[in-house]
Amino acid sequence: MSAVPRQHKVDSPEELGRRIRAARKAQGLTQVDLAEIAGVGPRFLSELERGKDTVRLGLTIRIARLVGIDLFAIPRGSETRL
Amino acid sequence: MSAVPRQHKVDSPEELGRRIRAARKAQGLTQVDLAEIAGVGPRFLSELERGKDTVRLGLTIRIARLVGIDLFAIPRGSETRL
DNA sequence: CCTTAATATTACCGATCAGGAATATTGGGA
DNA sequence: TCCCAATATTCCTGATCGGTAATATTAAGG
Repeated sequence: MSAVPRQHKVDSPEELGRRIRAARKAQGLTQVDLAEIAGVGPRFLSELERGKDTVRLGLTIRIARLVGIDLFAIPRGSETRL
Repeated sequence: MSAVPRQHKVDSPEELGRRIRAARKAQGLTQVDLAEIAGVGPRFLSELERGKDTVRLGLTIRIARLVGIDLFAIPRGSETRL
């Protein structure tokens, strides 16, 4: 048994939005639920999940964490070689 | 010889800002240089690197990529077990 | 020290965010 | 199909973004 890490490169707001939506649903949360928990408006969540590229970074990171997504910065070229 | 992957968890704009600044310098670029290349104002770069949490997501991702930083979304709990 | 490039700060401004609330639209189930 | 919850869209508004340009501050060498 081996679990491959689900690492998704995020190179656009769209991509991140998709991930966040999937994660939220996996938690069984509705946009309105999550909005209340996170203290943001439902409109913001809707836009975030659809990949609006001008959403605020801080809010985005908070939402991501809330739905169980951690973000990682990986310098390109730092190949994993153990 | 073994290269450990430089994976930096990013859970705040400050953290990401620090990474971006380090990466920019590693490229030998000045804020003004990078600003021109990226087509943004120097002010934005300054604020981004200092962790302003309301910077725009799209611009942030673009800048990160330009300095050689890829962002990854990893669902918490997806332990890497091969 | 002293100088000078690099970075930060401020002011001004047009553009746009994000909240709230109401309404439309969509999409899955039964 | 029908229906109802979920999501999207629109309007209004105060707050704030980010560009530009000018000025201050910082940092590293020489």
